[in-house]
Amino acid sequence: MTRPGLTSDPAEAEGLQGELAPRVELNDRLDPVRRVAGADIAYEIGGDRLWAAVCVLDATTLSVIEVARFEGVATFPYVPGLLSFRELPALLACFEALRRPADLVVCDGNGILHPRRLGVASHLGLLLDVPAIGCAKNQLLGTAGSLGLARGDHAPIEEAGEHVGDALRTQPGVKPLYVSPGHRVSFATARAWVLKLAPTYRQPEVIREADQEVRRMRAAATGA
DNA sequence: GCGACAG
DNA sequence: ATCTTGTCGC
Repeated sequence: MTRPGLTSDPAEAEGLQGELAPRVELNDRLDPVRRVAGADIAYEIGGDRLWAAVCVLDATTLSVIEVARFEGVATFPYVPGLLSFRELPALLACFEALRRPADLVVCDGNGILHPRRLGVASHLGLLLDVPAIGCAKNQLLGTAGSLGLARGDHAPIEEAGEHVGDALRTQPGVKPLYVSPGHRVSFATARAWVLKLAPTYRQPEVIREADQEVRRMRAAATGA
């Protein structure tokens, strides 16, 4: 009943992450990027329904090319460190509905900036064998060096003596984003793409589009 | 033991 | 994640 690389049993999740994490690739292995996808999910307030969307943008114009949607129910609880088990079933359904695959995926969450180096972006990238980047709004763990206030300034985030991601300022004087490689992407490439995808706002356009889409879906299904 | 903890 | 839009302030 469960896809390979996933489990609906929280007790098995950590062990699975331990098996998958060694397969994550931190070197650049991507084709020319034309289609960049952003994925996000919105949850029902007093229930377990959820709405997921993947928005594919033209990497050059940042205009929306395709959108895939999925409406379902949350079957896994939110546990820090196990987010991918809660969100991947819905996100994978969206990616399978795309007419053409994305060349690069940006997830709302972390890549290897994770206790077992397998955040949602790494887990997704591995299961779909697609280049992926983790882009979180809050720092899950580690210690970040100080960074300047200019757009593009960044500082490494380390944990247990390892470089696991970077704090990246996408807009002057605004709180940084926490970027980390998901799969098949290096630290520098991950930062470069997030910066390129966020020319105007703090968050990359692909994530903003996906976020707006899932909110519209929830509003339409709920009301208000 | 205590606190922290992506979305 | 979610309650919530415009508004006050640097």
